[in-house]
Amino acid sequence: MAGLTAPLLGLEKKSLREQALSALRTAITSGELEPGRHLVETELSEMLQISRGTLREALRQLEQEGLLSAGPRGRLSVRHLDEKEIRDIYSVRAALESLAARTLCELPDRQQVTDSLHKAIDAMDAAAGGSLEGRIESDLEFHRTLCRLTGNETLLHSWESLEGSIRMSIMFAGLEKGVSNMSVDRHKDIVAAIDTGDAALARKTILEHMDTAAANLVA
Amino acid sequence: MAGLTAPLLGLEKKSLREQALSALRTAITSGELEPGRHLVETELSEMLQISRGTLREALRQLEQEGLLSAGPRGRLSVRHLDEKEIRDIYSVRAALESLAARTLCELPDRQQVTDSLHKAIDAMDAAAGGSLEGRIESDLEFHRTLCRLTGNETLLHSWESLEGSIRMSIMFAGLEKGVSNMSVDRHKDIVAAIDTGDAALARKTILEHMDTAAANLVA
DNA sequence: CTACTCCCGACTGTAGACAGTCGACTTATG
DNA sequence: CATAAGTCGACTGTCTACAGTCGGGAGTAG
Repeated sequence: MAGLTAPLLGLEKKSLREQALSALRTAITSGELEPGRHLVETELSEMLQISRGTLREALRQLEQEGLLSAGPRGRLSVRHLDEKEIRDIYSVRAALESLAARTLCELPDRQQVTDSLHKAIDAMDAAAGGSLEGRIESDLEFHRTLCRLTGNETLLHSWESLEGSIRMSIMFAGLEKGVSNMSVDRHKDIVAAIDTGDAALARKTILEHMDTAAANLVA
Repeated sequence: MAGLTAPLLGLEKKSLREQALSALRTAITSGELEPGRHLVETELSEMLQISRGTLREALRQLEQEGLLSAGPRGRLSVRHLDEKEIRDIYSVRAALESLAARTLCELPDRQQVTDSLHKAIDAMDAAAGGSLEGRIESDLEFHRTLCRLTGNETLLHSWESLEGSIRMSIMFAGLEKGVSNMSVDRHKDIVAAIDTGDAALARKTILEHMDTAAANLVA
């Protein structure tokens, strides 16, 4: 039954909380729930067909991810980003990813690392002709992989906490501006820098990449 | 009534969720809830005298802060840190705070910044002879101030998300080891570096500070 | 004595209901 | 007519109750 085990390994049993979390995150970062919009718990729980208690747990997490901002009396609304905040988000992102790049440079065996990164770039290549959403996804996947490969769970977690804000930044700036940051070549430069093992170079490459990206978004 | 307004500005109206959050965070970072300990919702809600729903919202946030880890079927337990994780946490912390230092160096008017930092150092001085807890608090307050002064809310938020893990690291290593990192002089060096406006120097000073701190903790 | 099965207790996932509070609209009053 | 008081509706904060699921111990067959 070797061939049968694969589809039998765990049925999709995500809790309603997690499902609600994904659904809301997508709705916000896609702009379906526009920035500034007031979120009413009773309304949302009815739309999602879940109880308020379950919903509130999900909202709490989105709040901490920076996708929602709390007003008086616990009123939640979709966060609105201005240009300074986008630059700030990208500063932090740059700091995290430059740490990732530096860390990867110091790894003894970088072969697997660059292999994985090249695969991620291939995925970007494949998505290059496709939808804007697909290109964004493959781009973010590349950068998430960068963090994951370090083996530093805290780093990965911090980056993922920022991911929602990054997506909002792209949406806020407009998807067209966002994808202009996703040139495959620029990402190859990053991998090449890591491949040399030169931590300072890798850091510099990432910082420049992020600087350009932020500049493009707020332009 | 000028003298009377101060105590009348807003009655302490923290929600039960926030109170529970503080109480649990303190209990965990103080070691009252030892690492690995299983947290049972019904038990905790009875101890804190709040409903499970309210408690769950607080637990969810602690989970995201990295103070709790989730087992199978949503069982939560107090996270246990090994030495690698402590180093990882301090790597991320170093990346964030070096960004803070760099940012502060680029500020046009650094006078207020260094003033605030000197005040924070004075507080450390005052606490130097006191309890271990007091010294830790004033140390963390210094570093939090460093992030706050940048005006980068995302940076501050990311740092605060890490704060719980930092406190756990100190507790895990033992408070005595922790306070050995809190020499007032070493912090004066940081402020001095920022004062020069030399971003590279400030960054280097912070990175070394964190490197030493992490090394002390896992020693 | 071993292994397998069944049942019970414990705990989390989820739902629904009640209570308190604030804003907006209405009404009374000078 | 303008201002202040009163009233209504909406929404969040909180609690209690119910359902589902897993782990472990008792019981039984081989």
